[in-house]
Amino acid sequence: MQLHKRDVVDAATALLDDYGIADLSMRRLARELAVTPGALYWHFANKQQLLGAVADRILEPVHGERGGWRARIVGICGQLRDALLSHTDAAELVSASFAAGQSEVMDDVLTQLGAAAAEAGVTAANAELAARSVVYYVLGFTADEQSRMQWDAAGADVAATVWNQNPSARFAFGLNLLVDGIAAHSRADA
Amino acid sequence: MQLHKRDVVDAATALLDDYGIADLSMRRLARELAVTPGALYWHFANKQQLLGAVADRILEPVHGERGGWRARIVGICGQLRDALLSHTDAAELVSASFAAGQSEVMDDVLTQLGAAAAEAGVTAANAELAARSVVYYVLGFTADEQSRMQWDAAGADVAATVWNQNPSARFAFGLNLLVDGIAAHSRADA
DNA sequence: ACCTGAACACCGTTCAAGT
DNA sequence: ACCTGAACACCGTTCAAGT
Repeated sequence: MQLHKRDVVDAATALLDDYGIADLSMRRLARELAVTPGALYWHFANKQQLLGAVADRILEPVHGERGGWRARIVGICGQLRDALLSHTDAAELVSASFAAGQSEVMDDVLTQLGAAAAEAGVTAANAELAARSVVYYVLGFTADEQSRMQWDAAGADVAATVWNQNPSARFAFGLNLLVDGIAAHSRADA
Repeated sequence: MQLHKRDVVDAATALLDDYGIADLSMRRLARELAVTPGALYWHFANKQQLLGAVADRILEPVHGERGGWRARIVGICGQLRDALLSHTDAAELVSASFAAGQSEVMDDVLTQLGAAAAEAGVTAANAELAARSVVYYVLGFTADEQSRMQWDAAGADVAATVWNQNPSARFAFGLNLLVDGIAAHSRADA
């Protein structure tokens, strides 16, 4: 039967979850789908575009949140982190897709964070910057967290003491640094 | 004549500057040095370790700064950004080496940022986190900035308006968000 | 100690040709 | 429209064997 984009992205996500990003190759994916590598290039222009589609699949559960600007920022960042932690190497994959401009969902996230920053009182020109800073933090923190998880899932409990205690609290602390910074740069605080 | 680690790292850096990270392969590097690929594996355990050495070569100009905690954070981050902007794809390369734990200089940077945060009044447990947040920001921002520079050096002046004006000021704004956040989380402000 | 030769097990991408 | 076959131009890594 015919190969659809959705099937390709689903198989790619399964490959990611089971073997990690290093084994997510076009050839391996084609083998899994029982097609020739060239077949994938009928549906996707290149690997980067396919990975972008996988990124957006992973980020499907990320939606906006209601409430004040603080709650909206903290909420969407929490959803983002949760989605990333649900798939092997997802933080790395989404970081790459975001940098390459291949993730529509990340663009949405950026827009929402920017709106929240604007509501906090940051000028329009700086609101996008504030939003980007938050995204850099979430992706950096989560990629770090995830690589450590995989490291000591592989049996190495070296100096894990500091990192293993309350990763969510640690995540919140760094995020609050930015939120407080945004609040400091504004007049109307909610 | 004999191949030394320094020669290998120098050649790798030249390759990076001239052709970018995508063309920095073990085989290409060996060809440039007029040796067999296997020769490189006498000097370096693997590619990751070699890239870590290149990262630390790029970061050589990054040293500490004197002054209050704010000046020390802003200073070292500025040096970091300057070093990264001096070599093609350096932000991407250093990010990867940092994530892989292969850059000693980045560990030093982390230590110095942590000390500055502690001096700002952040608790010892949170100081390292604050330091990491700053590093995530600098690497994220600069990787973004650098990829855009290369994009529109290649002739695409699409919506460059917002990004091209005062990248240094934009960098400072986001960094200040974090610095202000750190100040908000402390008692003694310098 | 340091390097070569040669192999192993892969990659992403293209494109004429088939159905 | 959708896919195969086959090629092109590569990868990182290992390791016996040479000097």
